[in-house]
Amino acid sequence: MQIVAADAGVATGTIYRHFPSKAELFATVFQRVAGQEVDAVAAAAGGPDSAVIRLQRVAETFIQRALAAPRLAYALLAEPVDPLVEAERLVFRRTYAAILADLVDDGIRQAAFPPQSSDLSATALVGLLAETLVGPLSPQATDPPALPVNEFTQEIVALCLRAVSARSHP
Amino acid sequence: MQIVAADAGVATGTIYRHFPSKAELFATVFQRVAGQEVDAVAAAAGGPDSAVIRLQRVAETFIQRALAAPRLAYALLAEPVDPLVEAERLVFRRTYAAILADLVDDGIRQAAFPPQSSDLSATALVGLLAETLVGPLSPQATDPPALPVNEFTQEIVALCLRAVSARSHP
DNA sequence: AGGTGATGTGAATCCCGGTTCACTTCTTGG
DNA sequence: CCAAGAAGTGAACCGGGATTCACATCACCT
Repeated sequence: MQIVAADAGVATGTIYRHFPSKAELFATVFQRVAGQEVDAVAAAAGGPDSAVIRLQRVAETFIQRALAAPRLAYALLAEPVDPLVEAERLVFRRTYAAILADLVDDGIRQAAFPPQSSDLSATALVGLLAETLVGPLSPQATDPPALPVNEFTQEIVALCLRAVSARSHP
Repeated sequence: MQIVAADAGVATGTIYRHFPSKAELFATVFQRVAGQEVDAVAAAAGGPDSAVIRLQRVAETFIQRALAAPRLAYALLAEPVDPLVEAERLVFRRTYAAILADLVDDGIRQAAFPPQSSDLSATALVGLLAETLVGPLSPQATDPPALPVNEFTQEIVALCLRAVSARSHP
């Protein structure tokens, strides 16, 4: 809190005129920032295109934004935070999942995707995206990325699409 | 630490004869328990069967074990922990990913799966499994599961298989 | 101008639980 | 049987950082 106050150019106590506790301050900040991300992804999910195209666009948006602001993305996705913020993070992930669930439902309706539990699939996509990104985003990221950014992105997009699409008879 | 000591039937100080700090004690416990889980999954990943069958078995094992011991699974996968334990958790997930990467590689070799970055796919599978399970595992899990356990399991298995398999021409 | 409430200040407080340590008790090898 | 070290004890300590609060300042009204 000392540091936050100094950065803001105010005294420590001043923060407590606006936020009841550290946890709530942090949760509010998280909420705002996460909101912007959600907006960006929601925008990518819209439009008149097929569900496949839109899902592709959502994944690309998610990945590109994460890679463009790795520190922020890491904070939103994986950094250890106190419980109140963790709760906010859960909401954040559920919101993504809700957007994707609608998308998957559209795809099922259009017969682009086979019947499936859209909620579960959407949750799976969120996990898939988050987990594949946590590695590269991790601040002390030791190893240089194994794949160039473009291939990396396309590979993840392919995973997303396949996960919700019909499997060719092996 | 007080509580741990009491539970163990020893004095607080005694713990410090065996572990240098709370964090290291917890990390060690995490390691042991996670090791058992990894062993179970590794066993499921082995055998002479096709990659598809083995992947199916791995996913089922993971899901069933998690649902059978939800509190434990939640602790291993998602519960907020201090950084040292979080590091252990990372290792744990990477170990799963390594097992799955081998499996995916086998599948590619057998032409059961299309060419893909096995590491990335394996990481994606870990994320997919973890995220879909966190909901139902969450200790304050409000809502009763939308799906009966069996369908739930099969749906997730299907997601896993599709994610790494060839997509039928839409 | 003078009063009133809102807002700002930052040093001091307070709390909490991980850690310590002087002392006791057990174990073991000679 | 007796050192001498290992292991156990638990009340007290301690550090760090979130939070408080008595006071100063500001903004806005009549």
